[in-house]
Amino acid sequence: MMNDSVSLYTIRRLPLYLEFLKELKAADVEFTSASEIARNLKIYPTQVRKDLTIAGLTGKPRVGHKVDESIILIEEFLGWDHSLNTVVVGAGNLARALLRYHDMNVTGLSIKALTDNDPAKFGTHVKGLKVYSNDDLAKIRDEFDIQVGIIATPASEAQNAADMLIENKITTLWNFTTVRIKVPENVFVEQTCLYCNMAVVTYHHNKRNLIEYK
Amino acid sequence: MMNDSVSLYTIRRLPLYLEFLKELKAADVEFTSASEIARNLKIYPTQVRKDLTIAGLTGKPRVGHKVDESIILIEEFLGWDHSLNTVVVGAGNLARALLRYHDMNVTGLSIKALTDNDPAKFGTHVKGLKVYSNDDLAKIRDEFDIQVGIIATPASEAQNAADMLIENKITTLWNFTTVRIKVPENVFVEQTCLYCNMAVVTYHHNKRNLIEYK
DNA sequence: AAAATATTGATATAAAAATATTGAATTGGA
DNA sequence: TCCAATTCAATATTTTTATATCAATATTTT
Repeated sequence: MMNDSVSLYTIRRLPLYLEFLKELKAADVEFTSASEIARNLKIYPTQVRKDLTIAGLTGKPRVGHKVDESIILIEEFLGWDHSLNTVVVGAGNLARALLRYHDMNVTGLSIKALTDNDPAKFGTHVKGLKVYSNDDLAKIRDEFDIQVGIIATPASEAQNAADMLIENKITTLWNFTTVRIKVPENVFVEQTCLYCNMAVVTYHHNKRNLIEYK
Repeated sequence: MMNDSVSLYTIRRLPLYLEFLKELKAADVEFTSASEIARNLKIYPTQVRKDLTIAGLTGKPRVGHKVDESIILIEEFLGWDHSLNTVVVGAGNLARALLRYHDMNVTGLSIKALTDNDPAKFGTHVKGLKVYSNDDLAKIRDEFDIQVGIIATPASEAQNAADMLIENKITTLWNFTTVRIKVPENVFVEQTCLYCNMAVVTYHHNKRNLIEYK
């Protein structure tokens, strides 16, 4: 809990453990072990044990970890016991898709509003949320106490979107565009690059299937 | 090109270099250096150089790399000089968002069809693509010569979707659900876990803002 | 009650990735 | 023509991450 720097790898694995724990809870399983989690996710038990320790979980030898307690502890650790008010800049299909992840929208983040630079969209609603002008960011921020900004614009507008968010003191950003936006020291950016993942897919497929494409 | 195992990290960085190179090309810049790329992406020059070498690029001292040639070589390396025919299982908002990534749909992957298990959707069209029944997978595969399957179903149906794809000899999968699907040795799965990325966002925000939430 | 077993959690080792160093190559200018 | 600056590319080092080992402990079985 007070550890200085927790590895990103650990943080990214915790939601996977959480998912499995919730499955177990749904099946009324009371205890599980790091070994069982590891078996399920096909990773090493020691890895799981370390991660769980970092998240503050403790288990009993031969018994393992209490499922429901573990869920609560991991959620607390990740900050999923409450939601951060979030604005999405760019009201296109990606925004729509993100809103669809309704679970995400109750644990961790809570998307409160969308903004766009297309006047035709101003005032329209997407999944019950109003689309504002980018220029209204300051107003939106105050009204909804926005803490996180998601950048879901076309790549060409990503940097501009980031600048506007930062100007409005929204300094935790989640950027879905391919562009590596430039931000001051105090701003945190999580980059989710779908193209980068696609590269892994195409590279591997082509490597396995060394066919000549004309 | 013939190197046995290329790091996933390298593969995931290459699209970022590519993006920057394309920016340069658009600005009619003829040459760039690993150092310049590194500066732009805020990573280390040596890292960039190693990655470029792995992708088969060569540069001249004091001059750097030819922009247009580099673009072609990276695209070839990633297999983005041609497209893999792709089916998306699950015709919801995520599918819609993926189709929106139209660039992705011409370089690397080419989404040819969608399937769903909701009969109400059968025969409808999403962005010009027809939605089929999951049961039609064999037919779709033959008709479009499908090579890649994207899993964009609700989490509960992910394993089933994977099983169906594999049954139909589609063995390169891109799974967008939180679930870690179980597959035989010969099947490749790229996992894109949005929740895992969200965890990084919420963890970091909460760590910085150590406020008590009631 | 003792032995066997499964598990935690701490520590140690191995593997992989990131970063630093170095020398050779190329260019532009003094 | 030589010198300074820049860059590549190979190699070395450091750091980080993943995996293995082991003692302690709780539980079940004999």
